[in-house]
Amino acid sequence: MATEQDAPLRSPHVRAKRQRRRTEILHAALRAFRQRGYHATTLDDIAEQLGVRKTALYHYFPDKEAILYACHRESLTELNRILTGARALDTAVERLSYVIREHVRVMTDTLEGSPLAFEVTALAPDRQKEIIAARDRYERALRRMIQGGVAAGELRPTNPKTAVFAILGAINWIARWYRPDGAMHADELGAEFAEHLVGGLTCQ
Amino acid sequence: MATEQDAPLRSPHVRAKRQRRRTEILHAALRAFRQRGYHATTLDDIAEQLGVRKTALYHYFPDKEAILYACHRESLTELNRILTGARALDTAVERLSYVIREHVRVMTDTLEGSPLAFEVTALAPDRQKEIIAARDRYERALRRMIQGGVAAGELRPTNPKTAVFAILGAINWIARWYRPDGAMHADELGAEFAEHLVGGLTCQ
DNA sequence: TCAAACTTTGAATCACTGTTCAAATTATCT
DNA sequence: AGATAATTTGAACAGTGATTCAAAGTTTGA
Repeated sequence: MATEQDAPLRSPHVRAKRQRRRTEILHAALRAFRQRGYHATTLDDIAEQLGVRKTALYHYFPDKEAILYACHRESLTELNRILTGARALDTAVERLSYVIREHVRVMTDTLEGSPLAFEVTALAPDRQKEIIAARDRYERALRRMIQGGVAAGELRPTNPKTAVFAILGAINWIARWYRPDGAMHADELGAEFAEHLVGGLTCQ
Repeated sequence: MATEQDAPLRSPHVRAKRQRRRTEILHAALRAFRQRGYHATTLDDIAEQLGVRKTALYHYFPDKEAILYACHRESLTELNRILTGARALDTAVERLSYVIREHVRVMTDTLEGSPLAFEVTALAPDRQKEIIAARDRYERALRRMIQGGVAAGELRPTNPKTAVFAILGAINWIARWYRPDGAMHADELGAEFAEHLVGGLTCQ
């Protein structure tokens, strides 16, 4: 725990270097968690990707759970970025399609991980509450998009809750089968998902 | 291991009783695996649900992995049943809707578990191969349904692979949020999912 | 170049959990 | 009721993997 909030480090350069390393660890963890899940991933797995012993990780994170927590945080930041981008668009269909495309992209490119797909139950109660709350905010935002679209006559009346679960389920599941070297390219995937998942909501 | 293939048990009654107990264990495991995942679930967790010590489980299964394997098997049987039912229907839309409704029902009612959602990587290589092959057969069957629908002019041209991933993702994700005591009732859920997920495929 | 700060390491510890096994308990069947 | 089979138990074991820590190695900055 001491490593986290230590006295100010000497120089900005050193501080930046440390930050870079933290990010490297985070991404290695992201990748591993995505593939094998949190519990099946050992600290050795993560360390090995970085060519380092697992004890080195403790210089950057107090424990394994903290790494998972950081993964969640980083992912949720990404999702909020997406929401902000979506708000600039005009129609509900555009907004929803954008969110789906971008969320898929986050799953495949940026984070090589799955924002909402990580096991939240492995977190300590406080952190769990925080992450779940943030996740709920995201889900609520999507629901409101759908409700808005229905109100505007763009979408046919649907249960927004179910619709959002279906959309997020489809997206989160990507973590289970997507492999960067596979035949399916990320961009098309997002576009097709958007078409398919929004298509089921539009008025005939 | 000896417990599995033992000499014939004395009476049909005893045999049946043993089978019932096996099923009880299986369902307790299914429930636990669904909620916490395989690795986070301990044998104590499973045993506790049955009011028994974990060592009792070894009388029915040789080890933890065997329980997971049995879960997979049982689930896949259920999916095959669904496919058979679907084949009796006339149109691709009907068949797909049926599969989605029934698969959702399996997720919520029957098995209180998630056929394809269990970690397959925890299985030994042979078993893993077997389960993956069965899962692939199911996915291929769904893809063919979609392709048939496209060929018949019922569905608009789509990448069947992506579409099936989206559908199965939405369904499998149910395991992560669905709680039997929640507000959402299973039947409606299936119907809404079918409408939403098939709606995105139909011709306008 | 050298001392101080930073990073990584190897060895040791600790807790957890899957597994074994012999003994105790309970159910079955005549 | 009593012999036998079936089931459950508690205690012990073993392996894994997270965590601690002091020491070694490396980088930084004057």
